[in-house]
Amino acid sequence: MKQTKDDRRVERTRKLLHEALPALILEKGYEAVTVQDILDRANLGRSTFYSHYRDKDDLLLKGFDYLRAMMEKQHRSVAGKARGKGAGFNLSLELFRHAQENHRLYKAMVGKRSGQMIIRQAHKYLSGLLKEHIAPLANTKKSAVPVDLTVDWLVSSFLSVLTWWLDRNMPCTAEKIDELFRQLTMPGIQAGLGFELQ
Amino acid sequence: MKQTKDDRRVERTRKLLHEALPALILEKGYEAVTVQDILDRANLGRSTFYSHYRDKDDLLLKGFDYLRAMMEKQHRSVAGKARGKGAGFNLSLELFRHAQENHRLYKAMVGKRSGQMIIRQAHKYLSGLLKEHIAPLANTKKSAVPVDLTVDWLVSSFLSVLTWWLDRNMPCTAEKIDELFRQLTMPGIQAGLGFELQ
Amino acid sequence: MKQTKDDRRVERTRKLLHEALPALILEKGYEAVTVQDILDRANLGRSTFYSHYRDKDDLLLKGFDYLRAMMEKQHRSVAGKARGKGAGFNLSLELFRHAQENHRLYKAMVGKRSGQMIIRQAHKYLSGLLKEHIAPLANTKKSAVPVDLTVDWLVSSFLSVLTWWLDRNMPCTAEKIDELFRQLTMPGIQAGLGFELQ
Amino acid sequence: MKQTKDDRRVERTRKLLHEALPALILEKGYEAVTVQDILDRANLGRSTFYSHYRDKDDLLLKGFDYLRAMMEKQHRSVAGKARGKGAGFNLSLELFRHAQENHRLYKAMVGKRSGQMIIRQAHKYLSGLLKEHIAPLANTKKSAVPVDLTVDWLVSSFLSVLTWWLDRNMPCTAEKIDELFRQLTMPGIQAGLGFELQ
DNA sequence: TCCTAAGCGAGACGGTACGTCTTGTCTTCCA
DNA sequence: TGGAAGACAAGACGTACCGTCTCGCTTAGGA
Repeated sequence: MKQTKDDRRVERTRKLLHEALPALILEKGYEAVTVQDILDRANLGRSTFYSHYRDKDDLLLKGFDYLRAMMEKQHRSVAGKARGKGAGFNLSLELFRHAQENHRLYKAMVGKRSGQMIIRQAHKYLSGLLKEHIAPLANTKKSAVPVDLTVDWLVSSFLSVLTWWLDRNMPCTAEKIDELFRQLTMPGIQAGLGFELQ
Repeated sequence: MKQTKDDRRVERTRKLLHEALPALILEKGYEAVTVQDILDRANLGRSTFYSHYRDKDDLLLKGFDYLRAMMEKQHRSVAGKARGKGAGFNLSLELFRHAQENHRLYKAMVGKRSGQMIIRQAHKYLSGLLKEHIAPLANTKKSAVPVDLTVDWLVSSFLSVLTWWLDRNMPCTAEKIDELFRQLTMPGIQAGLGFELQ
Repeated sequence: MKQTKDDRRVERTRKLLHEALPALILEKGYEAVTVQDILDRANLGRSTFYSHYRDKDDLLLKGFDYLRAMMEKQHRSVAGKARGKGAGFNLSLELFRHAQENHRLYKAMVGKRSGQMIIRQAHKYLSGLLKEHIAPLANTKKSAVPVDLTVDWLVSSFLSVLTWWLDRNMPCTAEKIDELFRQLTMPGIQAGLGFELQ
Repeated sequence: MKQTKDDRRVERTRKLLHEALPALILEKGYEAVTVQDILDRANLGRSTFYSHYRDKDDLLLKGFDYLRAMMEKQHRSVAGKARGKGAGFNLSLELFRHAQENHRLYKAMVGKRSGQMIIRQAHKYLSGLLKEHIAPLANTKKSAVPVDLTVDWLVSSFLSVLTWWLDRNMPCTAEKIDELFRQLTMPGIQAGLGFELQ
């Protein structure tokens, strides 16, 4: 409740930056975007940028964190209702929905023009998330595929489907693409980990 | 038949460059490698590099082409024997084997420290290869998943598994990792495209 | 007599600044001193500084003015007694004495680590002072050297001797260094301007 | 005889830089000159500048060295003829003449708009030069003024007269200004060091 | 007692210049 | 005469200061 003084300005500045970057990524791809480009777009000074973020990557990652936080908030409410029977796997649908709602941001983040680093970050984040859900379910007796391989593969699969969907401007509903994703991966999961989901 | 003098020099120069790059990629990752690094490693002058390759990406891609050509040669001989009954899918095993034989190169190319661009290139190349094999097999009636999505997903899956395998220094045989790959993906392929393979 | 309220605070603030600058100049030289350094030393906020002085130079010059005012006050009382017969030239002794009493300040101002600007300012000030004294005394018939050249030279000579004295931590009394200064310059003055001083 | 390849280009580049700087100093003073200004004037790239000089100061100092070398070459030939009878003191005339011949350069170097650093450098250089000439001549018995003080003072005097002369666009001949300089300083030298020159 | 105006701290901000780094071009040398 | 060497232009990078600014906090007369 204390500082409302500069905090609002800081908030505004960060918002400007976080809006400028995705727009520019969509225009010319992440690598080609210059710090100066971002500054010009956001109408900010050079030092201002560097007082908030270490570099372009930092800004991107912080943007990803923001996305993640937003998504997790939604997830928690959903998870609350469906807890108990492997509900974590509806994570994919939630993610597709969230991507649809923020598709401009997602396209910049994971689309064709994104940077490798953000993909890696997303991969890491999703892997961590998934590991919690999958690990306890793995029937180690029948399990034929190493869990971490399965997780890596599943995450890559998800990102692949998501990218396909976004780069084609979401030609179907989130529910439909999630169904397709599950059609492709669920059988493999069952076969690989040796258990039945749901 | 004329110039054998310079031709040998050119050959030597290119060889030096193609040896220097992967080594450096493994050391510090593709992005971090500088043209100057390559030059220093190969003991060459700046203009020499640019007279042979447009840029760092070009050198990498040309290296990939080399790998591809090598692989295709092997593939043709194998394909010749197995033509006729979906043999194209043994492509994965061939690739795993080829990766094992040239694992240092492959690690630089598709491993954790690779560049995004080479992945894209590999993706594009494998997609093209796969499309030929899968498209005619798709049972369009029962097919529930768009073919290009399936292809994208399958290629991503393959690269994901390959990367996992390489980054862990090939903890199992090529046959075994191929089996795992097929365990994970084949069921999805059947379910998605609505047909039986093999 | 109205505002004693803020006036004391203002006075205190300026004092802090005028104490901080010379100390810092002696530590790292004028050029290297940052406004932020001054602020930290004086425990003041950025805006406070700029509400009192235009910039670092302004602060330095104001400090010089302070020195000058102090010196002039002393000078007036002395000049009062000796008025009439070229007494202005004892100015040098007064200055040496004043420098001795405030040697820390003077070292920062005109010593090795000073700024060019303050030297110029001092030069300008002393030139003006001297011109009044010398001009009427110049025997234009016999005068061989332009008066303004003589003045420039004399001031430079004085500053040179003063700097030498201060940078060596005043290895002799003010009277002695003044004697040396006069030994070096008086003969030239007589020869140049064609008149006898005192 | 070996490298004529790039050496000529390097020479040309340095020449461009050494021409650009003095011109800019005369226009807006040393401090105000930006590396970018120099680059624009010389039509060179940023990195080119920094591959030749560490910074602006370095360029200036190197320019001074060039001047010094040029002057010393002339000096040697003159000194050869006049060796023996305190000829070193004609150094001043030589310097005035040299300054006249290169007055644009000198104005930038020691004039009103010069930098403090170059003055210091010049002072140091001339002091060293002078010390050799004066020290052995000092009659230590009668000498009343410390030699190093005398030297400092004499150099300052010289620079002061030189600056006066240059800033007024050399209103008299080199011989005349040297005569004035000697009128002002010689008597002091004799009185101070207790010996007769010439 | 409350009010109000000023001095002040804190520090965000737009700018400008720096010195470093890397890229791709271009000119010259040399075999 | 074509390959090699390396000087160069171009321009982005992240850092360091600058001088401006907007805020709230404090504090001391005056109401």
